[in-house]
Amino acid sequence: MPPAPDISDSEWSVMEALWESSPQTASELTKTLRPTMNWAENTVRTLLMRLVDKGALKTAENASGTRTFLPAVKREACVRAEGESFMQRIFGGAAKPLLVHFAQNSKLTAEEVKELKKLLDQSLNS
Amino acid sequence: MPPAPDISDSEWSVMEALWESSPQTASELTKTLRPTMNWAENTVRTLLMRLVDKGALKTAENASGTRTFLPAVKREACVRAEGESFMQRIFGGAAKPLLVHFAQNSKLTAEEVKELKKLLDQSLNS
DNA sequence: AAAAGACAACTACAAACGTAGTGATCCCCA
DNA sequence: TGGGGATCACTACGTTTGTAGTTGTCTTTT
Repeated sequence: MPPAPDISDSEWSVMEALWESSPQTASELTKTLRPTMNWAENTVRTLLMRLVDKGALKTAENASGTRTFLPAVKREACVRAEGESFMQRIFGGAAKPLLVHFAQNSKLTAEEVKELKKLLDQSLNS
Repeated sequence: MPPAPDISDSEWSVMEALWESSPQTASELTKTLRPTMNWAENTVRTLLMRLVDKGALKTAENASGTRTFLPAVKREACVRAEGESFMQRIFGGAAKPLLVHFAQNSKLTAEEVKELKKLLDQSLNS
């Protein structure tokens, strides 16, 4: 897996669809995305091209000889990269203030709080 | 305070400098930022203009009749907006997965973990 | 076989961004 | 009092992003 490339907003939606289910052809993707983003098929194709250029997607031929797209980078890696850069930008790279911010600005259920506390503990013994 | 406008990467550095200490003139800012970003003064001025246009900054005259810049929006509001949009983009708007991600991907000290757990508890009783 | 779609490759084009350069003023100092 | 620096207002220009349109070919369906 090459290093996670920069993925723009619109591009991210396409990636999500492919991480969710791949490979898909351009038109399948257009249909997949239609409910959320109301994009023309060419828009989807442009985004696909750009993502291939960036090395975020690979292509393959399917049985009927048409092109199909699939991720070339793992979602987790991209999430990490985006998260890293966000944390850098807004919180000067420090995790604690970030966690403080989101802990304070989110309404979590008691259940979720319990889980998170467990995770925090685990993050120490590892 | 108007709603937090969209602030780009480079612009954010300028905002940080002004949230840190304001008002400042363009040349003061250029000096303030020189160590980190090695920008020409005109670059800083352009960013300032754009931020004023966006309503993120206001201007005032100082004693010597030159212009001085200061935030028109609170840092906390901008952080919230950026955080909101990041969470939306990457975690579909859900706080828990975000917190899980950062909790797992950051090495925190025992001290920090303790603080965070306390915060989490407090976030329930409020 | 002609029309209708799918697919692909190019091209388009405006707004936002990053990063300045130019030219006009004005004020201070030697 | 003339030149140099500080300020300003404009302009510039390549890249990235969002969002398509155009054209040409291939295939599938009446």
